[in-house]
Amino acid sequence: MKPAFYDRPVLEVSRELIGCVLTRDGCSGVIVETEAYHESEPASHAYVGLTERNRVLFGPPGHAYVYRSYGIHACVNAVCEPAGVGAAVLIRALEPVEGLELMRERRGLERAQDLCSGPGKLTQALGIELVDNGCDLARGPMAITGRPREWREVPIAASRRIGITKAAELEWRFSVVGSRYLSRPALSRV
DNA sequence: CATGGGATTGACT
DNA sequence: GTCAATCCCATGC
Repeated sequence: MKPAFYDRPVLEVSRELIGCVLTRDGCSGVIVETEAYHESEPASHAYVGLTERNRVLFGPPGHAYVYRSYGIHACVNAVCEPAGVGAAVLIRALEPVEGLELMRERRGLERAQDLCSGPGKLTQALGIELVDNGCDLARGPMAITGRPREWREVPIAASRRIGITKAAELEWRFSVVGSRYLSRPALSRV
């Protein structure tokens, strides 16, 4: 998707990335779960202001912000809003589409619903690492493309973000209602 | 330069 | 349900 798609309020982009396709090399999946983060709230890595770690968050929209979580996993975000504003959408789960055999190999697991059902799982399945930090999502090797026709009208739930302690009351998580590929089911409203 | 804390996962009780 | 693994980097001395 073009940079203009990401150059908007992060909550809009977070909702609209549901149903879009994340691809890296031969592996791809439909985005079924996202979370929005913004410099104005303390759960965001951008909250503390510009640092070496979060530099990409403040850069131009449409790029990937990849960070290491708990020393073990990589997580991938799409940077949003104008350059200078720290905001991004965390990609939390995919429904696998292409390259399932390679994903199974990387994950050491068989069931399709275990391959990309979490932010650290999907990066492992697609081979995303810290070297992908800052990559342009319009060009690849890692890219996000528009919604296939059958994903344009899926029902979307908003609920609380997962795994945070600060600003936990905000319902800034979006997920496909009833999807079997989520990191966790959505509890609250549609 | 030393320390501490995660936007998680998988194994185990 | 609990809990440890493990590394980058922000912060503070």
